Amino acid sequence: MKLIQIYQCLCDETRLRLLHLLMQGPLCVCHFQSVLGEPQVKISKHLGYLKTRGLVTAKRSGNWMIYALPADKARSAELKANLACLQDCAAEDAVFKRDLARLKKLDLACAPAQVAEVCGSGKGCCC
Amino acid sequence: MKLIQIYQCLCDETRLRLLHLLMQGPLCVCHFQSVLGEPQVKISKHLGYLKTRGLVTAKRSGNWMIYALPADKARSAELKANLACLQDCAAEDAVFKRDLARLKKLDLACAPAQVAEVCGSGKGCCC
DNA sequence: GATCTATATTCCGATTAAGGAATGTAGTGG
DNA sequence: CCACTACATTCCTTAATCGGAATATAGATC
Repeated sequence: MKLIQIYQCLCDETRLRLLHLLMQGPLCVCHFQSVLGEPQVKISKHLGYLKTRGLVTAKRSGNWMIYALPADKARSAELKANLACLQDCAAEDAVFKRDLARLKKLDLACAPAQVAEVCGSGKGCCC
Repeated sequence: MKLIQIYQCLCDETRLRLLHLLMQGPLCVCHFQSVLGEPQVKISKHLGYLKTRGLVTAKRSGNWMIYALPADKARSAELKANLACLQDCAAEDAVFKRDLARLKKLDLACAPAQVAEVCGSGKGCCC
């Protein structure tokens, strides 16, 4: 994965927010919708952009698509470095902090770590 | 300086190379031209782009324009973090390494640290 | 003041990106 | 099979970006 491609993914605010949230763990599209408060098409297109460039992975689970960062071993040194950097920078930014707060307020049954299972249970997701 | 703007500056290869070289110290436009091997207009426009967004400073010295990264105190935390990150990533990339090698081969009288004086001497620069 | 050098700017065309409306699709449940 | 849900894709418009050719400008030199 080339460094430029990483930066191209990082140069849009929506994508930054998506990646930032994903650092907490896998999430489905409706999580992003409710946390970012952006329309579905916008979220979906940016996730697609990230996916084509290998910055996120996606797997279907029932009706839901679960997005995640690539497995640790699959992350290039450049990606690791930049994710860490983003993490640092986001820690002091109002928008990112608000996103994180909203994420934590989501249905507890849907906590990021267990998203795949919960979303796959067919019991309804978060939105 | 907003994080997004930093990433927008970093998402072009030419600009990455410019910034990477500037981490060695101030440089004039003709240095960039000879190191990158790109046409003047391209270099100049990307430097302009970086300047408008505050990622580089410029001062005239005789016929030459000396570009530099902002003084350390003037760098936001985000900028510092990202420059460090770029430094790391560039260390293992062929293009960046080649640029660095070329920079070091330039006229020794024009070593980065003293660029401002030399370029200002009117004795001719590097190209 | 004419000229030269280093650099910036303008004008252009081509490409890419971003967002929304509408529509398509895959899987689920009746 | 029908309807529903979650999501993706297409189509369209607008705006931003990139690169090059040509031209302009600022300062130095003669």
